[in-house]
Amino acid sequence: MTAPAARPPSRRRLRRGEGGLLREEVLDAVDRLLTSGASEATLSMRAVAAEAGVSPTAIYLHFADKGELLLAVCLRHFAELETAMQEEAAGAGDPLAVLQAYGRAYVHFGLDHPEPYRIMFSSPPDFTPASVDDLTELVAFSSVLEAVERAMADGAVAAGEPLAVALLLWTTVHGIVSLRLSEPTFPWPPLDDQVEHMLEVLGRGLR
Amino acid sequence: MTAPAARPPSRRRLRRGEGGLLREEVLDAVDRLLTSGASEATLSMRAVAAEAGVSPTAIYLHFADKGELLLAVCLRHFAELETAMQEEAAGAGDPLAVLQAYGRAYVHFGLDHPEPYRIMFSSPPDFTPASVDDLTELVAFSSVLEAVERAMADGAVAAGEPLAVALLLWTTVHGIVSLRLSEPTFPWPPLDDQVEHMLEVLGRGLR
DNA sequence: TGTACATCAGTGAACGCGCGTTCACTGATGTAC
DNA sequence: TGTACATCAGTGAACGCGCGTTCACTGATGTAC
Repeated sequence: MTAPAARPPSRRRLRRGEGGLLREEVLDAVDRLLTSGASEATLSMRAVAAEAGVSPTAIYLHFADKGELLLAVCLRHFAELETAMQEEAAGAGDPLAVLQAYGRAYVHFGLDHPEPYRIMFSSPPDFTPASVDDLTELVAFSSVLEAVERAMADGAVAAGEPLAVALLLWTTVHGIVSLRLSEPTFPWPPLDDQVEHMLEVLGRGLR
Repeated sequence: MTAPAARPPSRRRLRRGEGGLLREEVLDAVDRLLTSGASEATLSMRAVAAEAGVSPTAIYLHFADKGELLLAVCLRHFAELETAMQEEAAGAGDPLAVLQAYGRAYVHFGLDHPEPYRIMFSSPPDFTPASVDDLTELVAFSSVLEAVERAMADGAVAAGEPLAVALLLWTTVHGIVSLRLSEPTFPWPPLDDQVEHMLEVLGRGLR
């Protein structure tokens, strides 16, 4: 539905040595399509090429196939999620406040970028399994893990298995985002109420 | 990948007046395909027809289009989820135990039926918005809501907004299922440990 | 009891489409001499 | 300073495929008379 009409390649070609820049332009084009309503299912190589002002063939100069392109899209957004979490936590004082900031940032990131979020957490794609999980995702996750450890040292969270607590936090915020994305017609309460209630209950349960 | 080789329609035709039975046979065929590894993306009308031993055209005798077929698949599995939850809660004594049983049943249902679960909670399909949400899904959800109200009357859960608590429970179990389905390579702890830890923390936080 | 006929439960071929990907190519541009 | 040339950054047409859906049809079967 959202696939733009085939558009004649309109972009000026890059100068010699600058070809690598197209890679970023292609990823930008994907972002634009996802922002304007395309989903993983309707995101075709042809649509991406048209949005980038380039022939479909040109994408293959930088990505071996569609799976590699989607992997790059994932990596990019995982990095953005990590950045958003760190920014939100920047002013936080104690480790518990850091964890709460992470949670708020995560939920807002997911709901502000629904299609990227869906791609990040869609069914296991053809990615080489080691790539997304082990490299990037764990960067964000290990921030959470460290903050949990500090909160335990602090006494704000009862001593125990930090991994279990970090997982509980991750699954909870993911649950909020994922359900809201997949059931948009459900009569959801205001987002911030829901998030604060969750933080309150988890905070009490973990103390 | 899993699409079976085109198979000559092999099934005997139903007798006059029994045509409606094909509808259930088609839904059974979908289940078989989903169980044997097909995903929403690879679930084609042709594959379903072949699995049912029927020509693709025959499906249109009972479903207006693919969206209607997928909606029927959803409704069927929402009903099964509800049944599984009630069965698990059958022996439970107090309302808190009922809620815990619901949670365990939900998580196991999702992980035992990954592809149906993905379809049930995939991006909003072309369903008429009112159908899934308002009719069926809310049946399971309102069971949870009622149990929360009883648990509050009981004192097992602190008085408050039952809807908020029910949503917290739903998002949490959904988070566990959804993340495990989308990140199968993550080093997850044993499922039951994770679920019991979650029940414990939520139980304490809600008391 | 026999028969004409409407209906039901399908079939088979074809439609147009968009997709990922490949292949042979082109023309501008920087560089070596 | 001029020029031949390798390389780089692409293009355009075509491939084969599977898809959802439609159309005209067929043959068995129950029913009315």
